[in-house]
Amino acid sequence: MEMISAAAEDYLKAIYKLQKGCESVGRVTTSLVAKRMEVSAASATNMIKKLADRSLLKHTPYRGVELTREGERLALETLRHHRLLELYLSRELGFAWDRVHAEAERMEHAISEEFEERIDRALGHPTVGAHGEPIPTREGEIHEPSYLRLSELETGQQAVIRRVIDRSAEMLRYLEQIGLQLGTRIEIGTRAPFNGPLLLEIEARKEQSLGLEVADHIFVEPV
Amino acid sequence: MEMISAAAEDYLKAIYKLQKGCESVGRVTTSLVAKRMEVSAASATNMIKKLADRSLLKHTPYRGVELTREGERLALETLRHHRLLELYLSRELGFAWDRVHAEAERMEHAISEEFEERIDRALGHPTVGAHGEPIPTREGEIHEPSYLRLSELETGQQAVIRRVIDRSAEMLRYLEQIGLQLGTRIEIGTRAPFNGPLLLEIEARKEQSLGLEVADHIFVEPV
DNA sequence: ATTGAAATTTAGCTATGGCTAAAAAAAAGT
DNA sequence: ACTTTTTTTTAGCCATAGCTAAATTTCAAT
Repeated sequence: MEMISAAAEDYLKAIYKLQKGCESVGRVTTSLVAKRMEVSAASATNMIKKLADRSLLKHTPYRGVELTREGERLALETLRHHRLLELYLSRELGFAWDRVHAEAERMEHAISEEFEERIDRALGHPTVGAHGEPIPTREGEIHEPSYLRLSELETGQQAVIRRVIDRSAEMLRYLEQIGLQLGTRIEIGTRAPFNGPLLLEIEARKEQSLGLEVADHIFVEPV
Repeated sequence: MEMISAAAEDYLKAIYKLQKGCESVGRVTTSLVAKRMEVSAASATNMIKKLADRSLLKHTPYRGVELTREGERLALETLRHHRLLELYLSRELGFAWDRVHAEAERMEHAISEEFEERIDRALGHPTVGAHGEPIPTREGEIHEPSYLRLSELETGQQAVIRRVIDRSAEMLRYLEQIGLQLGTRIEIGTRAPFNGPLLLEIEARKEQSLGLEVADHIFVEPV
């Protein structure tokens, strides 16, 4: 149980997300990490070497990086802190959603396991965040169901909204305003040609047209 | 509005407390700072120079240190964070009192002004912490009334308990158990000779003998 | 297969904030 | 007044985590 720095935690979290998000791409490269962390490639190499020395990831030089089980555990612990904090800040302290991320980003490194447990309890042991982000368990497990993008559905398909990926408050406000939130049931009407907007039927009541860019950020579970 | 590091904030806070606490002693020396921060004297000198460069304190080499108004403002801001956090952790999240200090010590550097405002509001804009520690205002003011130590009172004097200085949970539990808390009215009965215990009358009802060591940590307002 | 471009790593710098050991100044004892 | 002791500062080191520039490796294109 050696000490781990806030910077190292941030790298592990970033690498974890890249591993998940970019399964298609395959390897998590130094440049990807550098870009995500907003540091130079040299700095990323530097930290990657340190993390490899501590067996938190496996580094194949010039090839890429892969978290070990222990690295993943630490990444998930930080992610759990982050997501519980986001939810707590929003739900219990009334933070606006576009404020929550930056605050949690700083606080996640400062809180104890006891703090984590107490806000977890105060929130009723949530399993997902306000926009459907899965919250890792205390044991370092995470359930990431493989939802589909709303933009990938065919005409006539029905689905339930399960996750919205966006930090921009405008988009979130927009979705709320047109009646799209977690759990909302929708059916695809038509898809306009040339990557035009989708026509949705929301909760079998309202029709709504939705641009593809927005639809790309919404994940659904087909029914 | 330059950035200030967590370490610098900790030094400013420590120096502020030394200035207040050791008025009797007079100057705040490098060795006092080093002792309080649990670092070597060389490290303290080092940081003191940096703080002096930023005009957060005035350093007279070999003589001692004095906060500038700006240094004091920053110290009080950190102290406000600390005390609001302590109260929030205890009152809203159910932390035990002997857990609260360490947690606040880490978190105080990570929270934003918005977080500060929101927990301040959730707590009903408190002016003192759970044991009477004054909480600096947002504007950097602090009201530290000059209370007396319970151990300094004369027989027959009446007073109200205004502050308890102790981090040890045992002493706090003991005081609670014998019915001494903030606002409790007491009257000095007799003082046993040779620095023996005080005999107190609590709320004009109960008699209680109290060791001098404990009485030294209790501050009262005479009536 | 070779060359040119892109990605990655190495080398060597910076700043922060610790440390010890040595030098210098102040305080205390004779 | 002059030592001796204590306090403080300086000098020089370490680790973290960033940076740029240069070297190296890989990839892509001819």
